[in-house]
Amino acid sequence: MDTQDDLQFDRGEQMPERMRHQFSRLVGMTAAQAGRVVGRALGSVGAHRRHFMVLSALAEAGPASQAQLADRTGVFRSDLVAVLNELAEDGRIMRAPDPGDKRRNVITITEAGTERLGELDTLLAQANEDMLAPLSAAERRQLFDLLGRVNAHMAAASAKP
Amino acid sequence: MDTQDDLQFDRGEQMPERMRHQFSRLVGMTAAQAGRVVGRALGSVGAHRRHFMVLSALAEAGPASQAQLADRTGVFRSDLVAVLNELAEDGRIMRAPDPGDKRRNVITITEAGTERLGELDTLLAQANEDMLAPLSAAERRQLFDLLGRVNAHMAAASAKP
DNA sequence: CGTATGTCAGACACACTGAAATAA
DNA sequence: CTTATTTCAGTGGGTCTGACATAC
Repeated sequence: MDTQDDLQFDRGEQMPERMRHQFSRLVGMTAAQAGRVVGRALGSVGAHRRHFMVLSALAEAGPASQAQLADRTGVFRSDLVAVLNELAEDGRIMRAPDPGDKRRNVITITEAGTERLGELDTLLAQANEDMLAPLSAAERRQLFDLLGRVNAHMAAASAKP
Repeated sequence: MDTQDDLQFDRGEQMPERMRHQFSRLVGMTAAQAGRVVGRALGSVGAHRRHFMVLSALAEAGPASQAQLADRTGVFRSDLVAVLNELAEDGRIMRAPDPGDKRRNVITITEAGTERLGELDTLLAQANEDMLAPLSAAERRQLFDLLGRVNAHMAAASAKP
């Protein structure tokens, strides 16, 4: 029953020294685990990351076309279609043709959608609390700051090679 | 020219407020970009993350069976096969039947393999330097420490639910 | 005309599962 | 008979590309 025991977990002592110094490995493992945590949290109510992204983008920046939504959330135009279908099916958003530009749809969040967003919000707040439990408030700020700076630096670097 | 511009990059201002507070999102974006950086670096010499993992595991812990290698690297047994095929084809490892247990193969790193590992090592050192450029040495240690603690905490949490 | 939008169909790399064959 | 090892074949979720019809 050796069970190839769940990859992407810290295999502690037996992991090669060199790998432990690789930033991409550390941040990759952390991201993988964090992703599972929030995936489970959202999955427990039948939701998905992308639902949260779209709903929060709509709630914060108001109605938008699908192309705008794609830009704001980082979800591909092509993949947005399915997400909006699901959200519309459950009445969380409205998809109506734009009278001013007949190519576009105007996506609007509904009351059910705002309610759902609140639900996901508390769910994710709990998940964040769970994941960051071992860190103090100051350390969490530190972590966000450091990650944010590295992230911004890489984004800038890959924007102009 | 809208160009659906490369996902998983910081879209700075237009990203919903709520998302910016999600740890999984931040660490996920960072991991994605870091992954691309090292992917490109290794790809530039026709290598792959897994090659580095296997070679470093062999160099540091000595010859091993494929099952042992899988445990040490986190690469699945099933996927290891292809990786070892590639490495063997280029003469970086030797795959020989274990005389003491005829189910097993004994994987050994060759001189060409050690040489290759050195090459990848410097490549990755450069990549790490590039990615972490905006951080001081103390900040890099901080970041590794914080990520390591969060990581260990999540690994422990998902080990005993 | 060239360009933007919504949509669909699929490629692709990746973690991961299942099962077969062999040997312990 | 049960378990471990190597191997292959395939699933599934996720990112991403390409193309198409329609409208600007």
